[in-house]
Order: sequence, then structure tokens, then C-alpha cells
Amino acid sequence: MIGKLRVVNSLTREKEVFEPLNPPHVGMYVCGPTVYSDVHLGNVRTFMSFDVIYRYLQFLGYKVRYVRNITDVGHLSDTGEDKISKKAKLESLEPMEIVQKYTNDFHQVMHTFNLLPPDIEPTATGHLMEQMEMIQELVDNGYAYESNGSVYFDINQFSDKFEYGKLSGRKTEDMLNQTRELDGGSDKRNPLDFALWKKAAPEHIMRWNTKWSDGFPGWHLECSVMSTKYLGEEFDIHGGGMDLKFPHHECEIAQNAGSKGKDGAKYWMHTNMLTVNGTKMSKSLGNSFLPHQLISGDHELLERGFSPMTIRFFMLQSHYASTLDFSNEALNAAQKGYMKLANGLRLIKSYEYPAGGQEDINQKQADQINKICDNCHHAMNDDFNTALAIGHLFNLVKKVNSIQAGQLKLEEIGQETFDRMKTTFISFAEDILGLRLESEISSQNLLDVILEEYKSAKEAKNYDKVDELRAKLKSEGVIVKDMKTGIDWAFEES
RNA sequence: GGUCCUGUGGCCGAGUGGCUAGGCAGAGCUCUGCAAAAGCUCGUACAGCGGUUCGAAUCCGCUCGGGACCUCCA
Repeated sequence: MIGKLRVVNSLTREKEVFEPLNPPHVGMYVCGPTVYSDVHLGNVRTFMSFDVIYRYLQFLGYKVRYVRNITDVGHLSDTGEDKISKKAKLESLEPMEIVQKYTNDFHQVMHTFNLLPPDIEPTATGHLMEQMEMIQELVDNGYAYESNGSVYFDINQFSDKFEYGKLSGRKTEDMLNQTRELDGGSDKRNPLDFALWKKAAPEHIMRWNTKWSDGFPGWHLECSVMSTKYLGEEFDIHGGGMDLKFPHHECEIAQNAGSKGKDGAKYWMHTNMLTVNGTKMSKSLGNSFLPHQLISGDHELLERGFSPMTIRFFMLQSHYASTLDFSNEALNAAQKGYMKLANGLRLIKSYEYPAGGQEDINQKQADQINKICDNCHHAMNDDFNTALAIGHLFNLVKKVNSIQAGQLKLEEIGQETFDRMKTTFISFAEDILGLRLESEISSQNLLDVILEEYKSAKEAKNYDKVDELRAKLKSEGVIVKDMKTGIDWAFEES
């Protein structure tokens, strides 16, 4: 391994050396989607970021258990209605039909963008027993109370022994001062208290009978319960979007500490938002487009559609903790950049070191290549800096292209460096960044035949034929590379 | 109002106090039947004003601009 992995921990606000609690095992929990409508791009970026983190940890040799939940109950909309119930009523379906439908869609989108599935994908409704147990634990420990059939987390009691607000950097007294007047009739003792169990209103569809009431679990509870169940009371990484930091993750920490005496995760990681024209892309602001709209280009903000790998490349060209702004220009640039990288990937995969080749090492070249390979590792070790890693990969693309053009000979870099360059390029592009070739070149052999024809036409100086073949291939997205050293092809970049 | 992030060349976007980020666009050169592709070279950027330092895009302060969270969102 080259150097140590360092990650920015939201809890400490510092970049720390990553040291798993029980190496080589790593437990990672990421807050998944609430399946009440289509996933939007922000979700995709977050899950893609953790996909790369998952992949890189595995690349480093860790045995990772990646848990990402499906929220299928308890997440309330601003009207206080359960999001899934609301949608079910709207579409006249069973709540579980809504859940199934959007879970399927979600999986489809994840697959489209080449995200690896998590190792465990638990649902909230599948863990109601465990949620009730945790509520009881909190009540027993004095950090929760029942009020009119609902159970609330008691921030005041909790604050005697623990610190509520440490993740998001808030102080309870400040929060209290800012709290808006609650509309009367609240069952809470303190406005900051949050629901663990809610008594269901008569029209509420999703409900379970418990000793407290006929009701449903609070949103924050499931993550505490499921992360604890599958990863233990203490585990390594907990991730999610920045907007979940408060209150969701703050509440999770409180629930974990209140029930088990431990905070849960050692490293908290938060991905930043997607913006459109500088403003957060958000469901409620209505300035978001859906993944399939970005792919098809069917949205008023989009000039054209972009392939899934272009979008993946585009997203990974920024660091996960930075905001990423969407624009047609940026996407167009990413499209060309991605194709350039894809061409490099295809090329290096086709290279084999000549058997029995006489090495004639150009030390400067070999050193440069080794340095670039080192840099790829350093970039990912530095808090999963995919943007920087991609930059280094492009330096490798230059070398790969030089080899194709005959400007750089494999014998000059030697077998050892060549092997390293090849494995580094392929593993970073495909295994870690999760990029893959997506252009369908139906038949390599057929292409070779046409290029053969091109070659003979060229030799016969039959330029009309040459131009015709070139144009035909271009219309199929293939560019002829007519080089001094021979004829080859590449994916068209735009 | 409170908490916090941020301002990099035409655009996007990394950036550890001194060592070429990178991509897109643009200019020139090489190669070429013409091209394309590729390679090489180039613009010498860090909101403004102060300060710390031998040296700051990078640290500190102030000013101005942008944004996020505090209420559902990844």
C-alpha cells in the first residue's frame, strides 16, 4: 500500500488517518433513499460517492460490509403525513406497492450508473421489532417518555450526560431560542424533542399496534437500529448527504448514545449538494431533473442528453465534499473528457509487452510513469480525491497515446513499469472509479476488415474511397486514426 | 438572527506555504493527399485590502460577493 488513507471526519472536522476498529473489517452505513418517488440526482451523487469509497476500501484490501437502508415508513412530509402513505393515496395503491415500485426504480438507476449494490439493504418496516426494543431501552434509560400515545426523545435528560448537537455544531440553548412557536397541542415536553414513535391519526394507513399506541416509528430511529444490528454498537463509517447532518444524524447519535452509551460511527462523512446555476438542486425548489431526464436530455434546462458514464465521470471530476454545479457546458466538456479517457482505457487494455523484447530503458519516461501511478494512489488516499485521481489518469492517457503513435516504445519503459502502468490504469478507471466502456462496437473483427480496406485504399491512393470509409465510420461513432506507425481507431469524443 | 462553507485563468475543476493538477475551449508546431486523432509548446489564474513569513492561491484579520443548514430533501 502506498501511504495511508486519510478521511475528513465531520464529527471532528478534521482530516484523520483512517484506522478501522477491527481490521481488516470495515463497517460502513449510508442513509439510503425514502422510496416514495423517483430518486433524484442528488441521491445519485451521494450514493456514487460512497460507491467509490466502498470500491476503494475494497481495493485497499479491507473486507467491507456496506449497509444502505431503504426507508419505507416514518419519513414525514411537511404536512405531517407519511410520505409513502401520501403517495399511496394519491396513486390509489397499497403503500407497499409504492415502496416496491420506487425501490425497483432506484435499483435500476443505481445499476445504470454502475454502482455496486450494498452488502445489506435493510428496510425500516422489516425492523419494527428492533425499533420497539430500542425505544424501550431509551425509555428505560430515562431518555424517552411517552406522551399521549407517542414516544419522544428527551433532549433535556440526554443533555445532562451527553452533548446533543456536537455533529452539526449546535448548542441546545441556541436552538431553543430559534425554535419557532409550535402550533399548540404538541405532546412534546421540549420543542427539540423528536419522535421515536408516533400515534397514528385515524386516516393514517401505515400503522402497527404497540403498547404505546397504534402508530408508526419515527424516521431517525431506523438508522440507529439497523446500523447497530448489522455493524455493531460501534462501527467505522457513517455517511450521507450534508442535509442529513441535522437533524437526522444528530438524532441518530443521540439515540445510539442514549440506548447503548456509544455514538455509533467513528468516522462521519457527508457529501455536498448538487447545484443548478449556483442554487441547490432540490425537490422542493423544483429545479431538479431526474436521472433519466439527464440521460435523455428531456428537460428544459438541458440542451441534450448524456450517457450514464459521462455523468458518472462528470460527478467524479469534483470532490464529494464540494458542491457541484450543473451546466450544459460542463457536461459537454465532461463528455469529451470521458471519451478521451475511455479511448485510453481501451488502448492500454489492448497492449501487451512484446515477448523477449530487448529493454532499452529511458529512465526519465519510466520515472514519470511510476510517479503518475504513485500519484493516483496518493489522490485517493487523500480523502478519496477522485478529481485529482482523474487528473493523474489523464497524464497516463498521454503516455498511452504516445505509445500508440510510436513516440514512446514499450521497450523504453520496460516490462515492470509497463505492467504497473497497465494495472494501475485499469484498476483505477474500472475498479475504483467504476467507469466502463459503454460504446457498443458490435464487432471488432468487422471493424478490422473495414480498416484493412481503408489501408489498401490508402496504399492505392484511392482517396475518394478513403474519405468515404472515414465518413462512414464516423457516422458510427468511430474515428480513424491514421498514423505514421499504422492505422487504428478510437471512439469519437463528442 | 444563529451555525458553517465558499470565491482559482474564457468555462469546469483539484490544490499539502516554496516543486507543471487535469479536462473543455483557443493559438502555434509536428505528422498528413486533405483531414482527423495524437504528441509538443503557449496564455503564466488564484475576489479586494491589510498582516504573518525569506517565501502565500494556501495561515490570520477586515471588506465585498456566492451558497448551505437551522423545516421535508442525498
